[in-house]
Amino acid sequence: MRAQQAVDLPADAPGQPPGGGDARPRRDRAATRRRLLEAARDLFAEHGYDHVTVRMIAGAAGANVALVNRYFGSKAALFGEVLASESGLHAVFAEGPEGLPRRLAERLARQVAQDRPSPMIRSLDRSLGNPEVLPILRRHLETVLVEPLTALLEGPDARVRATAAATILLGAGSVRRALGLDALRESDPEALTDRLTAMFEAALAPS
Amino acid sequence: MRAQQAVDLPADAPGQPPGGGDARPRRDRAATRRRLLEAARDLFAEHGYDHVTVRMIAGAAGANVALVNRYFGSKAALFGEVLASESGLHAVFAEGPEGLPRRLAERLARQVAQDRPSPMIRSLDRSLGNPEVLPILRRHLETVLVEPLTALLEGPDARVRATAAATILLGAGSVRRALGLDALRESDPEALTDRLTAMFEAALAPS
DNA sequence: AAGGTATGTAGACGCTTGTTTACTTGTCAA
DNA sequence: TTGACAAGTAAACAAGCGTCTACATACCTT
Repeated sequence: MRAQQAVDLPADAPGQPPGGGDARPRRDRAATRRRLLEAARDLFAEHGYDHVTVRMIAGAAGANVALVNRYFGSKAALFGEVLASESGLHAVFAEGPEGLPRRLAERLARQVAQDRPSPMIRSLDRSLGNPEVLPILRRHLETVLVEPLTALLEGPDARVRATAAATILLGAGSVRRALGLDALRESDPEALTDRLTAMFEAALAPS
Repeated sequence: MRAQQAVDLPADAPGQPPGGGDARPRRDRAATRRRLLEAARDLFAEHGYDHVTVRMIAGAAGANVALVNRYFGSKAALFGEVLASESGLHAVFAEGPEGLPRRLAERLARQVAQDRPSPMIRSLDRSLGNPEVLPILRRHLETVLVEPLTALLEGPDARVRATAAATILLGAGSVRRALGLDALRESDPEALTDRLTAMFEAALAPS
């Protein structure tokens, strides 16, 4: 077993001489791997799969380019691992179907207010075009969004309703990217939450 | 080797003399330009900006790669011209605000049923990631979707409501791409239209 | 202290991209 | 018929990509 480093590194400069009396090993596979994963998570969320290069990831992590492939096999595999590390909407679903539309709306409205959509959504709406990552993305989306939501709804058309709700969630990502969120902030957060709640209710309602 | 040029041009506009066996000019700037534009429109809609190469466009149009830049200046400019050639939702908006949610829903449901979203939507949800085309895309979306819709709605929060509706439209594109539309076809077209109508009504309702 | 090995590095490989250049060839007016 | 000019072509350019290989170095065990 390897001693776990409890230190959460900030983005440190690679060639930096030891600043203080830090005796931490300068070579740490686990830490480097983690830095790469976190850098990839942030960059994919910001720019999408296609427009993030492995050199960008390595640079942000203060690591060598070759380590991306050494530790993750390939850029696509790294993307898959990033997705797998996302918790998704688990917390929202855990509370059951009661009040679900409002909880979804609140979550989305909060993200709008902060201009901080979930990494999953951000990665997604900027990575849709790539046929290489599409299966990874699809599987992830099914697992963390559609299937839990479908299970929560019950009934024959549960999947249709879940997909309709997914349309709003994914659409918000596209809107954020393509139009910006300024328009949505014209109304106050409460009014926006109410509107989104109504939209989710319409999407999730039994037919 | 020469003259392997694929000349599968259908009988097109330039006035063809009826009588003589005289062949139509094998060099036709306007026709070539149009073929390039149409090929680009279809390919961008199918694969998104990033994953369409100028060589794919030229190949599909039966033209030389260099002509893309000769006739349009650049790939990005060609993309802009493709967007500009789209009519968008003009017809839906022309009929006024009455019954607008249902008309939008019907249009969307029809596209779902046929698996043929509008070229604008298809291009859009697959081209979001590229910072080079984002301004072009944003401007187009504002012009053909948000602004007409906002004008139709009137009122202080018109823009918020228009953006909420855009969320559904754009989200449908993402869903189609990421999840496929099979789930949405579990319910019959009428039920789907009803559900979408309710969603658009919720999005467009005054606060 | 020494050496084996895991960790990190530098650089190049092969390929693809958008774009440009130099050239050939068809068309049409004179 | 002829020659100028437009239309189309082939090839190369520079840059960027993901990936891989050979090498250097820090660390841990002995």
